[in-house]
Amino acid sequence: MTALKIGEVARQAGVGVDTVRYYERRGVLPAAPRRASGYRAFTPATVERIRFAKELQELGFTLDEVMEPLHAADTGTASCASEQPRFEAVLARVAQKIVALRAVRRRQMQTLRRCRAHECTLLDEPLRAISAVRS
Amino acid sequence: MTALKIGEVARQAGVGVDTVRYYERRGVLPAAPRRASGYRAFTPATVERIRFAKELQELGFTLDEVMEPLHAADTGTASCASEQPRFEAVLARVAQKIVALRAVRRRQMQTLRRCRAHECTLLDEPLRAISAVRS
DNA sequence: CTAGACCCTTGACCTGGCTCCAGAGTCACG
DNA sequence: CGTGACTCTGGAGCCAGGTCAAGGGTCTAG
Repeated sequence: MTALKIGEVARQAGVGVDTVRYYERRGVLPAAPRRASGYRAFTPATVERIRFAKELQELGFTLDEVMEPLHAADTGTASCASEQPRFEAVLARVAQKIVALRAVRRRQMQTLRRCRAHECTLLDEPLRAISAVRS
Repeated sequence: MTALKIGEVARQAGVGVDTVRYYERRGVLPAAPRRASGYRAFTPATVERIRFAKELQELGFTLDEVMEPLHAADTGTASCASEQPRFEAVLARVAQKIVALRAVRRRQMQTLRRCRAHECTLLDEPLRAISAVRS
């Protein structure tokens, strides 16, 4: 019965108290039971739950995505095998984001090369046109 | 004298009319002169200015960053050479974002490998702990 | 002349994930 | 018993870059 207050949970999980309340509101955490005073009474396992959520967030999950394996765990149907496809989907999303950013960088580098070769197509000509707006 | 109305500018630049007004409010576009009716009267060069801004946005510039070379052009001090360092800074930011995402992906793949080898450290153990929260 | 397409302004709303505030109640130490 | 740290609620604010709506005025083709 080592019930924890919200500040203790937050401190142990490395987040702010507002974040804990926010997680409860969002459904990441189940609604905590209350003391007579109205204070939330958390179990120590809540700290693990928040850490788990943070871990997944750092791996690129949104809060909604984090909740899926958590709710699967809550209904007793979660396992490494059952969550693996979900995990792979998130990985694919991150990989796709990398591909898109690499395309951006490729375009940037090409523009920069032209710039250095005094063949600016992005900056010089458009800027001359834009300067003409003022006249 | 071929003054354009906002809808025409928006159509030619490939954005919404709300976006054109938003750009004016943000300072991406100078305040357009008005007809007697109050309608904005744009020059055709405005279309180029919006396209230029969109081009830079697609290269990873924020709107504030887009405005820097534009204002440099407005004061007649912009050139490929003068804007090159700014451009390189944005490129570096994009490159840094890629590095961070690759680190995320590396962690994800490692987790997935352990998962497949039945050595799950992310899912199985934390999920068991979380399931125990309900008791 | 009229219908309907266009334009004006102000201001609210959207996404995500918090973060902060005021005002009131509670707890723990000494 | 006091006082200072903690907790409660509801709601607002933040970031970017728009997007939408209401309620009105304007323009143009037929």
